[in-house]
Amino acid sequence: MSEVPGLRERKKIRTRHALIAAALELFMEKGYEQTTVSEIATAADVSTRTFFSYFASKEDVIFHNSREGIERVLRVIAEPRPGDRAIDLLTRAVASGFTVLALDERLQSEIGPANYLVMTVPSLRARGLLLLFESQREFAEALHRACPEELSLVEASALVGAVVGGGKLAAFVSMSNGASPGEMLDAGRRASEFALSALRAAASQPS
Amino acid sequence: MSEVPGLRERKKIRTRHALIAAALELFMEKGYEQTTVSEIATAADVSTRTFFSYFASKEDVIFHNSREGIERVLRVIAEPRPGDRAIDLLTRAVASGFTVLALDERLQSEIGPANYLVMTVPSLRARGLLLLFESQREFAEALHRACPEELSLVEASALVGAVVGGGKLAAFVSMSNGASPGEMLDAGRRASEFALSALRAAASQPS
DNA sequence: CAGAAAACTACATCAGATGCAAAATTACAA
DNA sequence: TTGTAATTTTGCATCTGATGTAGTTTTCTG
Repeated sequence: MSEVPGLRERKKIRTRHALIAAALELFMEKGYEQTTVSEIATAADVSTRTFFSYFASKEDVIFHNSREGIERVLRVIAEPRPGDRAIDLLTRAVASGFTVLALDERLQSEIGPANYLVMTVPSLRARGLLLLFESQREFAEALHRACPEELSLVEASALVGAVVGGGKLAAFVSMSNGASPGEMLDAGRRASEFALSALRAAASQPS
Repeated sequence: MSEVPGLRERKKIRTRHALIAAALELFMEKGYEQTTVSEIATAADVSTRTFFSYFASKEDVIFHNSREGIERVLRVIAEPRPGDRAIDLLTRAVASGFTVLALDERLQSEIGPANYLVMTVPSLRARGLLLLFESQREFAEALHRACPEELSLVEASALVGAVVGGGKLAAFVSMSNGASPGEMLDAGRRASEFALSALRAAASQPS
């Protein structure tokens, strides 16, 4: 393990970062739609065609690191502790999810602009919603796998959807109303935890 | 009122319908991505350029009637009955929303294919999610307006997001697992109502 | 250093989308 | 009915994102 990456690998990482940095800078400076892929490539000193061998689309530059956080949450769900019920797993998953976001928040250089762009550019927002939606399906599947007797897949989806959906909308609306990134995260966390506690109570007191 | 629409207006309606019908038929026959706008226009006997004066994009053909249902739900929220609390409004909004969907379901000719396409084509799914997300923001705002003292805008968003998010994911996962359109709607409705009842209980018993 | 593998580049091409000005159609009033 | 104004349709040019391909350059390995 931990092989020293060769020159080839190092160069790839470097141009990848150069592309991301150039893209974010141009997007913030002159707007997402107003920036062409060709300009990004030129700024990163590669050909336009090479851009598309690093990113499948212009949008993908913004979401290149979204997998990480999703998989951290998936791991939490997939590794239940003895005695965990579904709602306990979800609670820890939410906590870990928001911790990831809060940490990333410090990487102002990347996540800050990316966040702003997703919030303001419709096509990026649509893409982000799709990504989050597909990851919710994974969360639900993982939750069902972890507690196959307690929850059907559809029931797990109902839980995940409610918790994520509440947090997402609250966070977004909060930021639209001028909240800082920190306040936005807080609003989202509180909304998710509120839904969580309501669902926990409902689960333990079947009507 | 009820002016007889002139020839100009009638023709516009006719070509609009022709475009929608041609598009759906082609999409179902040879796939969404495999169908070009030019083919749709030709099938509807207009020029390609004219297509874009009826629809802003190829995707829009699928979502041309999405506003209707949204506004019906908005009306329910905006017209509270005496004694209604936020959760009561939301309950009726959910009921009316699913009624709309269930009725539309009968228009097999249009909503059926459109639904199938949104479920299977990623770019359409992203667009649908964006549309639903923006409408949730409207729902939350309407709910806040209807009960300004009971709920802040962010709190209203948390409620709406949880109810819609749960229903949406449950419905989608259910359909992915091979459910019929009717079963899918049922799964969504049950999930939304479950979230609703949990939130109602949580609201009446503050921890 | 030579040959293999991988990455980069230029070029061609296609589909979606937009602006624009000319041509066709519809509406309306004399 | 006919002439004119308003509106729609159309063809054309153009731009951008995206993909396939073939040839060149760079890196790796023995």
